[in-house]
Amino acid sequence: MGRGKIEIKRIENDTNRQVTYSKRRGGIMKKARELTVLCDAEVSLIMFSSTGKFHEYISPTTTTKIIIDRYQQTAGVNLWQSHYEKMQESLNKLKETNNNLRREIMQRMGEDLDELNIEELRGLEQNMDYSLKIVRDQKYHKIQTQTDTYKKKLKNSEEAHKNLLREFGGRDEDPDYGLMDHEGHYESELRVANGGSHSFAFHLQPGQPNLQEGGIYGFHDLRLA
Amino acid sequence: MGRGKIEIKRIENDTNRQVTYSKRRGGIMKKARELTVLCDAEVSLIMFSSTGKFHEYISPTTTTKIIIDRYQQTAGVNLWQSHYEKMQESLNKLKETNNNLRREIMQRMGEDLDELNIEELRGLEQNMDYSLKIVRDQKYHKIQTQTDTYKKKLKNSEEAHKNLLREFGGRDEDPDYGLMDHEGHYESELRVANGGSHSFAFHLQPGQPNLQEGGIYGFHDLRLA
DNA sequence: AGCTATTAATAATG
DNA sequence: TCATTATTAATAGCT
Repeated sequence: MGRGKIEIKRIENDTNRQVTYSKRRGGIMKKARELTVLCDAEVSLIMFSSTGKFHEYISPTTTTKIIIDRYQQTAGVNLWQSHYEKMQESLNKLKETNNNLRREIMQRMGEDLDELNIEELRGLEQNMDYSLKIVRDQKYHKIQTQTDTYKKKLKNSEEAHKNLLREFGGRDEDPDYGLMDHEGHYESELRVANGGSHSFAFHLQPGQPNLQEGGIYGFHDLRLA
Repeated sequence: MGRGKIEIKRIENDTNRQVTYSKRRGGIMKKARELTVLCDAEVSLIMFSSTGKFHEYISPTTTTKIIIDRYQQTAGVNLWQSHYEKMQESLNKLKETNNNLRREIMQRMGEDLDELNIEELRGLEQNMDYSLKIVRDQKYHKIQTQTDTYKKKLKNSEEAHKNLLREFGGRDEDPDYGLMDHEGHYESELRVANGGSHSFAFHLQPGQPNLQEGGIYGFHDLRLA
């Protein structure tokens, strides 16, 4: 379709090659456009010239991303699998660790014990027994510390009060005021503080996993080998 | 270029459209091939017909992945950024959950209790106390079950032995043989079974995270905005 | 970039 | 679906 027939092989003359690229690029783009319209097709055409110049055609009804996604689906390949493999692997490892941690907590809460044999049950019991002692000690220690702090504060307050009274020159004198036992106050305060129905720290309801385990990834095209 | 000129608009007749798609697909593929050879270009052509049929041409000097990567570089887009972001988000969520679970276990093992206030400590203590009872009960229950099974087996074995002796016609008669108390055997067996230094179930060493937390991803080309 | 002789693609048809 | 062919469309070589 020119002044003469040409052989389909690389055009060695640089200028000629560039010119032909330009002309034929236009032609193939027109063809792509026509295919899109005439046949209701979706076409992605990406071209790089020998000098690295980039041109593309994409059917106006779609996007390159959509075409590529669809291409991967249909052709059964995953172009960026390698990019994601490590991540996917980490994700799976994390999920597994997660499940293990979850199971351990469950067992430490007295759930799912059926899968443990006697030896494991015994180990768990001993561990929990030991840990409970630590927690109990820690609680008492904290209570003690808080009580001490409270007493100290109280003492300071009493001092301040006494000084105040002294400054006011002995009016309304009552030698015992400020020396009564305030322990009772502390006890009742503590009781209020603990009276709530709060569970502690991080909440994990047996049988109510608070993490969605699957279906987080809506990726249809992240098939791993 | 046919028996008559046609208007470039959607061909409504299904069959005609399919036929034209087929012919023109061949034509544009030939053009792509020729462009590749004549002009030393790199071409990626992906087509989906209106019925969803897929066809592609890719210059033999390259691959679709390479073209797409190059396309992204040149066009300055990142087609799978959103996928990457979603995955990263999931990863972070999992990590956080993981840390929470880890912390809870630590606390249930008597570590990191400083960050708990009295109320939480008290909740933890109560929870552990209650759970410990369950574990203990379960242990006893399992031991009981195993003991029963063992006894039953023993009984059967004794029966078999007695029958055997009876068959041999009273030689070496000993009316008490096979009726001695075998409980002792069980006890010693249990002691051996529990004597190991195994921890139970899933192992979690305080201060020794068994998961690599960062630096796993060597992606240089997953640029995020 | 244009032009146009010539080849190539293809629409209609069998 | 396949082959034929009249006709249009693309383009190679030239300016």
